[in-house]
Amino acid sequence: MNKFLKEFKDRGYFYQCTNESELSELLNKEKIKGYIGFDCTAESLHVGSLLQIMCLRLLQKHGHKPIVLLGGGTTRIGDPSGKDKTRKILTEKEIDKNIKSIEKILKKFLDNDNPKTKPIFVNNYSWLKGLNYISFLREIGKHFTINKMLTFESVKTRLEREQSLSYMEFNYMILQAYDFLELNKKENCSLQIGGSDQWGNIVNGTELIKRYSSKQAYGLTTPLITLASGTKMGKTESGAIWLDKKLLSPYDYWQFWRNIDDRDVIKFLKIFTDLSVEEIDRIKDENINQLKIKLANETTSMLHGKKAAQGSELAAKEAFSGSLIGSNLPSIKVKSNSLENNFTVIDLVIMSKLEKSKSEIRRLIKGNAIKLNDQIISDEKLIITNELFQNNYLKLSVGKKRHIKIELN
RNA sequence: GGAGGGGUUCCAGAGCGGUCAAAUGGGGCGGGCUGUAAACCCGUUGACUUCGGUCUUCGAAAGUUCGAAUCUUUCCCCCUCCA
Repeated sequence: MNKFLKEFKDRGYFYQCTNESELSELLNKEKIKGYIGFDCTAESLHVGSLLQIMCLRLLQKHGHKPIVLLGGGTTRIGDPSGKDKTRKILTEKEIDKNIKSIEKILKKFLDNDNPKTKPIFVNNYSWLKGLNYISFLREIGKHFTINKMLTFESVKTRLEREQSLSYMEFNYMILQAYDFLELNKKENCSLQIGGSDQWGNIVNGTELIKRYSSKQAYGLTTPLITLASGTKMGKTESGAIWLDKKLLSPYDYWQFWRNIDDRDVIKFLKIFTDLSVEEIDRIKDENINQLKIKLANETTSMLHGKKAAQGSELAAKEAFSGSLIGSNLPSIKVKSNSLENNFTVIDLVIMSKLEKSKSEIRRLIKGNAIKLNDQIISDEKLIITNELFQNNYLKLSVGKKRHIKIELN
């Protein structure tokens, strides 16, 4: 089997392939271009997209060239796959903004220096916006039958639930197939990778390419990654695990990986780090907590850099070992004059943004969850004074996991 | 087009004139145990509070009543069955 495909499988990226043996042959014969499309509905990507990003990295690692397709055009339509409702339609401005920040994130993960594997960024709006309706129908539309389109999962679920599926959304799959054709013509791109929910869309693309230009193209899908707890990767109750440090600090990102369920650790080391499969097999019986730290360090440095990873590890050590105020903890500054007028613990927690409801904070205090310099606070009316600060610093803890450094100035 | 059923707090789902900030389960949060894990146990889960209470919630609006999530009217939205 081809090396890329083998590693793709060994790492747990593989779900389905349109024609595995042929693809393997092709990959052995030449360096190809493969693309993944990213939806631009949100202002950033979260760990739910991380597997796709890892696929792009793997392409690069094996000398192939990744194409990143930013769905500037298709986001204007909205992919109905996996959605039981029409999603809200974004303004052009929002989409453009999202594209920019998503592109920035992807560049962090990819090698932009090697000219042979340097990623190509494209925005499908550039070719979709100018489509002529009549000629599009004649050239592309004739290759799609309604009979077949109606059998697609994304369409079926909508129809079964009697949720309306607009004609606009119905066309999404054709547009995505057209994207593949366009990239195949323009860039000689012969592979599309996507999540398992994209299978239908991807197959449409390879079939369109076959019918339209009698060329062979391939599709490869990845499984849906779930956490051992059963939830989807990416969303937690406290919010999405964003890849943009403006939305989620490197420390919190590190913590997400540090707190992964035991059962997921080895699986995630394989999927989300650069450690070789052999290496992971060798260390898999080491102390589970050390492995989690390794996972957190690897994933965090890949995204935010080595320094941020080390800082997070240090901050975690300081935060969880108690005692000293962690210099690496996230911090906020407080003006000393704002401590006048009976500024209480509750006000302090509000200011720290760790909680926003005063009732909630009162409840937390009753439950011994609020600590100042590791001392449990039991009086909700406690006034914050200068004396509480040690060398102008005060450590505020909410529960066992959330700590913040308050700096007086 | 005809006949019914329904919209309740994060979700599911009770309540059907006052004892309702609303049962129960899930989820979340906090505490305990531990390993910043899982499982388990306990507490908590609208906001504000001088801890006495106060204010805002049961699809939307209007009304009946001392009093409405509960009754009436109109409107909006969903679902099931028949044509």
